[in-house]
Amino acid sequence: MILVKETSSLLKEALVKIGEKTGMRQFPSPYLEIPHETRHGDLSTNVALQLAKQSGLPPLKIAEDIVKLIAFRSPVFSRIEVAPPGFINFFFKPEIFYPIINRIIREGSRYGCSNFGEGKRVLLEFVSANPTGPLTVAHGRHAAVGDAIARILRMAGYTVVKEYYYNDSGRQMELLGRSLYARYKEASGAKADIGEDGYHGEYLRELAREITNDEAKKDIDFFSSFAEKRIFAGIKQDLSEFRVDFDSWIKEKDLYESGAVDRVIEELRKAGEVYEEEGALWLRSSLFGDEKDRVIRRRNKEPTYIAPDIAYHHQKYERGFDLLIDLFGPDHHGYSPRLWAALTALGHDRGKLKIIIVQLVSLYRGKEKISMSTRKGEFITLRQVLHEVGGDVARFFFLMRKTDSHLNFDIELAKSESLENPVYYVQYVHARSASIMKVARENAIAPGKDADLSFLREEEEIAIMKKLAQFPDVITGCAKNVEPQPVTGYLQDLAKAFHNYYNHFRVINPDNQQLTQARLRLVVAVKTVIANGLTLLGIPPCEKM
RNA sequence: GCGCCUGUAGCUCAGCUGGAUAGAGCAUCUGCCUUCUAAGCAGAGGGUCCGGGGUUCAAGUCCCUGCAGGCGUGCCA
Repeated sequence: MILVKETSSLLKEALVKIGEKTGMRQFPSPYLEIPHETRHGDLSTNVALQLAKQSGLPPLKIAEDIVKLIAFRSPVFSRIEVAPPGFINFFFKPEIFYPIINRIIREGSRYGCSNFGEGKRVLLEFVSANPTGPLTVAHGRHAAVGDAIARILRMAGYTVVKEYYYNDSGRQMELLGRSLYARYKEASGAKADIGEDGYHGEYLRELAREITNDEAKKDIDFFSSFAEKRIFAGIKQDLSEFRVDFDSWIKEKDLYESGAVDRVIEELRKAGEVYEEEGALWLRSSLFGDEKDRVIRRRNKEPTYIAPDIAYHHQKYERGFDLLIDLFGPDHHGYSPRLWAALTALGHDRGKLKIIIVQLVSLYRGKEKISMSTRKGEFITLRQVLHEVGGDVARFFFLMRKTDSHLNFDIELAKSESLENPVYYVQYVHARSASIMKVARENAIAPGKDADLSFLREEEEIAIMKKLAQFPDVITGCAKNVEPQPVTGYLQDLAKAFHNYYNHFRVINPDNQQLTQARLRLVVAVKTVIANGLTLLGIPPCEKM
């Protein structure tokens, strides 16, 4: 919200003066909040309540003293009132919100950008699904969240690299190859023996049909790499359909081949953070906040899966980023302490690595829950959902809940092109605005730069302007918490304010050119902010519905 | 057993460092289309914020405790 700083410094000055008079030395830094209710003003503070105890004065008296000190210091307030039990409520004059409209139109797609991140470099790793099967709906949420976070951080002044890390080696790939081989044999009549740990999904059956008899004479390695290539191509295609792209792809195999895994184990050994026991190599992770020590190299000398992961994150640190962000599934949340432990043991600052848990997605068709089991290979793929509900709607739904909250995704609701669907509600504002602009053009009216905005006096208009002014703060808030969800809520709020306005007032009014001009400016500003918000979520705004 | 998360309206969820009469959408009911897109708007009803203690001028929010649900706790990834 604009003018928070100004109000805050006025408040601080007043507090200092009061401190001189009463001998109070310490006061809480004045916290201003935007009240829920408009009758409590545009900004509100509770400092007087906080000061009451240490000063021994009644809070109302303190509040009144503060108000007396600042009431006439600034021309921006229409009034400042004291409300029991001791709140101070600030009301701004409507005209101070006018400049925001011109600013939005001037800045266009840059409105909302800030230097909050001070150009810090962020490495954001997400999705990172292994090429053992098609992307699931859960991966879809990771993709939507990761991509939105990247966009938000960039808007807030960070430099972001989006990275995808995948395991293309070892036991997992061998199992994949064996599973595919079993499916191939099955196609020629044999019984498929995939085993407990194998991959049971239908997709391998389909892949098996594409293998020629000639190729099948080859070994398991052939089947592994065939499956990997085909599945990974499918993953990339799904991501591109979802319009989520990555700047960088890291393969686990490379970490082995470059010696990075051995090197990092050696480093830990030199640092004295590992020990041998029962033939295995253990990391002293319990010294660094983990519940227990962890094996990083098995008795058979094979590294455990954490070893390449340590090497990978070690490299992330050495690549010189200011902040590392990992998006994990909930099944990995017990994994973060040991990763942090390993990195701390290597002398890295664990505070630089932020791990975000992206909670599970449950699919519904109306009331009916769709049961899924990745292990049995029964799941709805991301592709199926994209084809059924469309990428834009899916993105919005994936981002509607807080990242670390469980998400219920109702496919019926997502498909419905009705008032129940929040995506259309927001898009509708953009389309409506575009439509108004079109009619204005047809009537040869343009939203002139010199429009006199003081014609915007309706309560609804002021409310929209206040909402528009909040957008940059919403973005920095999201960046600070690394959480895209508030953007969806903001867009819905702004959309509501606009639809309400639209239904009560006519923008284009041939009898009043000046009013029309001013209102058109407001509409352009709303359209711009809706577009910027949707773009942050990776959803293209539409001109027409 | 230990650790983490969740519990707010019939349903799905917001609720920012503790603040004012706990909010929104959907669902239900009632109104609004000769006017820039009705995929819209306005209004109404609907609550033991899981229970119980505590801290505070003030608790959905913080502390303790109990209950319910989910997850984690591999020389699997």
